[in-house]
Amino acid sequence: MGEKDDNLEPVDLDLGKVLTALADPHRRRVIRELAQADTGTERTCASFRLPVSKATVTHHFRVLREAGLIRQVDRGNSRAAALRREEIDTRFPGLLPLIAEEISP
Amino acid sequence: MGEKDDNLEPVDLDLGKVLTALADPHRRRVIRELAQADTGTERTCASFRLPVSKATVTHHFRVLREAGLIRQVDRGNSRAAALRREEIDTRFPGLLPLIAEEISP
DNA sequence: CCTTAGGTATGATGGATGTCATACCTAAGT
DNA sequence: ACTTAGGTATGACATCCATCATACCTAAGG
Repeated sequence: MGEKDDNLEPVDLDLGKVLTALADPHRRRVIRELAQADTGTERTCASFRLPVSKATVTHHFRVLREAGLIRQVDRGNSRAAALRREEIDTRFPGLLPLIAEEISP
Repeated sequence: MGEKDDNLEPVDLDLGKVLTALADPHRRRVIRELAQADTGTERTCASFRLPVSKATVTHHFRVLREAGLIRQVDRGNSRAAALRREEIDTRFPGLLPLIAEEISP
């Protein structure tokens, strides 16, 4: 249960993995922008314009996905990232507002 | 403003440092036990019985102190650690319950 | 005085992590 | 068909980090 990156139930979210994922400012920026956007918003990895190489962007999104914070849906050409808002809010209420309200560093 | 480990104002608490500090299970356990205890509780570092060497315990408590999560008051022989509950709750409301409710891993 | 307990300082070490360059793949546009 | 854009895979590299052993300090109790 819950090994396939996607299809994570709220109960599978691990606080350690989540906090580790959110310890990085780039990854926090991604989650912050998704949390501030409308629920269900899907964005490509590139749209965040992280100031790192493509390979590093892929790395960061993998960490976020494996922590259960985002879902990446294949869209042929690209992959859209969406916040797992419900699961996060269910398991860790109050976490997203904490990230969303950070003053962008 | 806020370089002297102690005397940190809530506004000085940095989310990145706080999340990094809480990413470690040993440090999370310390904060969890302090958060579950009565407000104002002071405990020695040794009383947490972390399964690591004394030097490593000192390291973990330094990280917690520099993140602004605890205050260490000198008591001659030993040093007592106390949660900076007010500052944390003011700056990051909802964070402590998140840590406190984790099922002890 | 000696011992013990709680902490710190320092240096070493192995593992995790953020980063990149390079090469490659796929789909869309021209 | 060629090019471009978004992503991934792999391997390398430097740095950070958790950990320890050792040595040292201070205060309390015998």
